[in-house]
Amino acid sequence: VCSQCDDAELNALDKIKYYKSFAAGENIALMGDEMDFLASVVNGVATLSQTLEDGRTQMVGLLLPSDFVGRPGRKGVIYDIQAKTDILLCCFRREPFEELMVTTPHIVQRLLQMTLDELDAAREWMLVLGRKTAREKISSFFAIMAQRYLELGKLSPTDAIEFDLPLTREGMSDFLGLTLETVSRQISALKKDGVIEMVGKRHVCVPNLQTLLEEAGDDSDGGILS
Amino acid sequence: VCSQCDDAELNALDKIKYYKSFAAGENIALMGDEMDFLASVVNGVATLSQTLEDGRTQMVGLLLPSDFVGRPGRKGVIYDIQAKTDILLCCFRREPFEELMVTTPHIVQRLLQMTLDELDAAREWMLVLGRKTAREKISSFFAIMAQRYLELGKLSPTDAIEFDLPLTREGMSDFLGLTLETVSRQISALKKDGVIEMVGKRHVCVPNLQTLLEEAGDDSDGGILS
DNA sequence: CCAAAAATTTGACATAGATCAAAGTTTGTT
DNA sequence: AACAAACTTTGATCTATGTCAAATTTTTGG
Repeated sequence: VCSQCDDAELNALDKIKYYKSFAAGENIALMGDEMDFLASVVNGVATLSQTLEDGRTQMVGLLLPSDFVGRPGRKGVIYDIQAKTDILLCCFRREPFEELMVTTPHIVQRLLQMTLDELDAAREWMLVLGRKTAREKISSFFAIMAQRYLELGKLSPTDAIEFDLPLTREGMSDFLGLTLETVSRQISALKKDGVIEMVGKRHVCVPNLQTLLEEAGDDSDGGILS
Repeated sequence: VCSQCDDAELNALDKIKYYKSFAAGENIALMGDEMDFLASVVNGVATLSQTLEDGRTQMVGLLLPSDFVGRPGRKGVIYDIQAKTDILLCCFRREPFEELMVTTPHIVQRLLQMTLDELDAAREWMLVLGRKTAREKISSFFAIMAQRYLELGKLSPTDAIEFDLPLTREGMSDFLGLTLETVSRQISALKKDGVIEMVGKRHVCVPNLQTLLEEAGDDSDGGILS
């Protein structure tokens, strides 16, 4: 949130911030709650999701380190927000933060950037949900994770990429609009075909990112780089 | 875009704006193009969509009057933008607009609001794509249109609502992640069940919004009002 | 006003992924 | 270490929606 701020601005933010942690599985907020803070994910993973009356649920946001939590200008929470791993949030009290937004254009500019990026990610995700096959969906999810870890980490794109899945099979099924059984079957199939290797149930190794991207249907030559 | 601006700011915007119109079916920009303007839809309807290599396409944005077109800070277009009806855009030259964004916090604040609203809409749409049945998808689309016309128009929520569909059956199928045949069948079914009435192929009448919302699975009592 | 093109509807059939069920496997607790 | 709970895998079957095809209907251009 604060990557564009100068010293004085950082100082103002420091004054209204505090840290809060949640255990894996804990709800950070539920639909209908009022949230009196806004936050940034320091480490760990959380999700936003929506549920229909009969229990069908769709994840609509995956919050990784540096992502923003909460909507400025609206206290009411309209998604369930749940910690999927132990997570640490850097929270800002809502009132003073919203005042800062009026006086500190840098913060608003940065939030706009971040929100536009999220919107692009949501649109990419819509393509996955609406038009991809189960195999492509799983591949897309792994590709998203791999690329996200590539950024945050320090690997070159030609290396094999390894990471831990932050979601259970059920979590992935909620992300991708599938059942957990289909997720499991497609992971087995990708493993059998050598697209991925698994160490245990949660650790993934992608020997060749290009191959994975092709499985994701994302493009022959790299796709959305943004 | 400019609803929060004062006179001086409106004046500055006026200086860099011009109008541009496109005919139904015309492409406003294609993926990979550079767009040297940003714009606001004055009237008409346009869509953002993504296409996989084999031709599967998913609509990821539906632009109605007052919606913003283009991404500040990035010339490169990453979606196909197409006029679905004759459309009139109020365009702002990119360079001076982006300068205004630095000097005029109101514009950035307003853009942030609009982008956050779009993100919420995209997330609602993700639930539709990932978890709803074909009948619920069609009902959801009609409900979105009905509510959108309810806002822009001046009807009370208990009246019957009428509107023209801005999309063909194929357009709706791209919106909803279905085939056009399934769209056609589900519309026939909703018609038979009295949830909607059709006058010709494009004009819809919703005698009871509540019934439609229930078909959409959106909620027994009104759902996301935002 | 007519012919061609575009859009829509409807039918018959195929299939990807859901559902139901049961057997492993891993993880956490006492 | 051992049991229970949670998670995962795999199999058998079912079904909603896709695919292919053909007949209407509507729109458009000459």
